[in-house]
Amino acid sequence: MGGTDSQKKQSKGIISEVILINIIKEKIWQSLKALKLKAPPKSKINVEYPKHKNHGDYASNIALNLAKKIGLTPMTLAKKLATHLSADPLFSEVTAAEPGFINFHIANKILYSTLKDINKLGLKFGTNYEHGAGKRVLIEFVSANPTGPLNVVNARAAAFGDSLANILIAQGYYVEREYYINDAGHQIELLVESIENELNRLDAIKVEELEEGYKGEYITEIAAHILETEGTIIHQFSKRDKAQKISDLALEILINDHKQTLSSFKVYFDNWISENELRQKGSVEDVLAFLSETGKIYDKDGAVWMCSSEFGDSKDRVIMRSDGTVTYIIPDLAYHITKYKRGFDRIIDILGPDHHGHIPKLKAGIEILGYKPSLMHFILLQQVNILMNDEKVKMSKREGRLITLKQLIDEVGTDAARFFFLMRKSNTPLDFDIELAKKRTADNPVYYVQYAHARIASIEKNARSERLRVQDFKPEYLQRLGHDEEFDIIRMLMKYPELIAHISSTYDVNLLTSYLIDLAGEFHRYYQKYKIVNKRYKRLSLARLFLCKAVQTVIRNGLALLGISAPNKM
RNA sequence: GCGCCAGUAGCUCAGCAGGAUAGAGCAACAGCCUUCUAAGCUGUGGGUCAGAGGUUCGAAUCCUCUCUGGCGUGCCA
Repeated sequence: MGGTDSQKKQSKGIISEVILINIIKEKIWQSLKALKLKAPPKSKINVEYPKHKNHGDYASNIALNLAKKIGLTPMTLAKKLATHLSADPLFSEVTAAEPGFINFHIANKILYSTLKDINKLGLKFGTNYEHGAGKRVLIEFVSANPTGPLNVVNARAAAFGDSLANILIAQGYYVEREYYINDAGHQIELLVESIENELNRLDAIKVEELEEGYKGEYITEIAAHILETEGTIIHQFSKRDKAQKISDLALEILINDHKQTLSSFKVYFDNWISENELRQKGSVEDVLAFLSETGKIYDKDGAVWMCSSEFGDSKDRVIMRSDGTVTYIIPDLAYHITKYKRGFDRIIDILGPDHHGHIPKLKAGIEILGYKPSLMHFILLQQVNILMNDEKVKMSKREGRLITLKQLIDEVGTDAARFFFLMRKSNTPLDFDIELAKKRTADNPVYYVQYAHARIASIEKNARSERLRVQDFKPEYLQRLGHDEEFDIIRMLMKYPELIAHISSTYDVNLLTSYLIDLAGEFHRYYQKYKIVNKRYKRLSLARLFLCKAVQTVIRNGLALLGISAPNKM
């Protein structure tokens, strides 16, 4: 499993999306040239959304930034540029405003044609394959230890990583989703011990109390499963064979469980990489050998250390313990080297809150080994607090007290869970309110957004029964759209491709959830105020239906990037 | 001690690629269904953007320090 889902979705076609903000930058640049003024590099030209409506649809501070160098006052420069730019048919009006802003009002004609573009592009609206230009990106996420069920932080990582991958793919990156299975090391020994202990208990053999074993029902379940398939003969195996057998079976069960749970969370991986296999290929020895060639390691207190402090880490780190075993940084470095060797242009690691101390070590190691740490992008997810009846649920993995992803999906469903995980910025802690996520009311943002989509489907159904047919629509009807609310909606739709492009470089997936909530709000308000379908005004109705269709397209596309369904009926 | 992340309305948070009057939702109160799904909408109140300096024409946004909270920090991964 894992398959090639993401490859299939990655179109080879190149579509150049209309990203208005870039066009405006270009026009400013040309304008400076035409006026024989010294133009800065295009990347330095700043165009943004003004906060206040009367400041236009877009605004630039270029005159404020440039005035000094050119030797004009900001206002004079702004006026010059505004006059020159107002000739452009893209704008209905370009004005200069104190202290030197240039405000752009997009011409209605352009707004109407945006609507046409959206409905023509459909599923492709919001994609911009030129942005990523086929650059290869590896995203590693979840990578949970196979020592227990997936927890809520794993769930947050799953939702975040998968959606980010979708967004990068929409921007023309070639993305591989990867899951690293930590199926080796001390934790696995602990797991085996815990299960063995449970096996003994089930067979009424005397048991020792383990100091730091894993607890929880799943341990008992795995033990019971092993007894069922292997029989009591397992007790007669040699200690080593028995441990191996338990380890093989337990890992198979746990990893399959992870795969199944992720699949019901609509998250699929292209690659599953096993730490154990890497180790068996001798990569640990290879890394040690490479490190030793660099001369950046030394012996102290019976252990072997890496000079990570010379490479940005706060201190040197132990890489081999006094008992001769390696610390986890070594296999981890071995794993990351494979990422470099596979030739990715960008390597993204999505990590849980307990891993941030890990980043400097890893970066230092990568640099010592001669690879460019700048290719690596780390995204740290902060912890997830589960709220039930306004109280934080205390969780502990070792004690077996935790909310699993599976339980979360059963309780609130995949759609709501994914949406909730994507509402907050990745580097802030997230309170997940189970009661709220279960609610089917306006308080619950995921239903609010989905409802807007369903409502439009319902309006279309109604239109069909009123004999308003899409094929009767003519572009000139769009001129009947003239209310502020209608233009506001179109302006908002126009920003969608810019938003997706922005997220693909900042990784702020939460901006998409808030955008969708805002868009749904604009639509619900519009719906409440104006009747969409009205037999007496056929052309107006068709124009409004066309607008609704565009809203529906954007909501559906946005939800698809988040991995959330867009129902036609609720 | 050191490092990372955060501190914005009563609560949960947006905004932070420097910009022109700091935004939502919840909670509170007052309204809207013979008309396309009331899972919706309208209105009212509420803020020294933790504090102090600095950079700038301009700072919630960038820099420094202080305070508060979470997490991590030489042989767990």
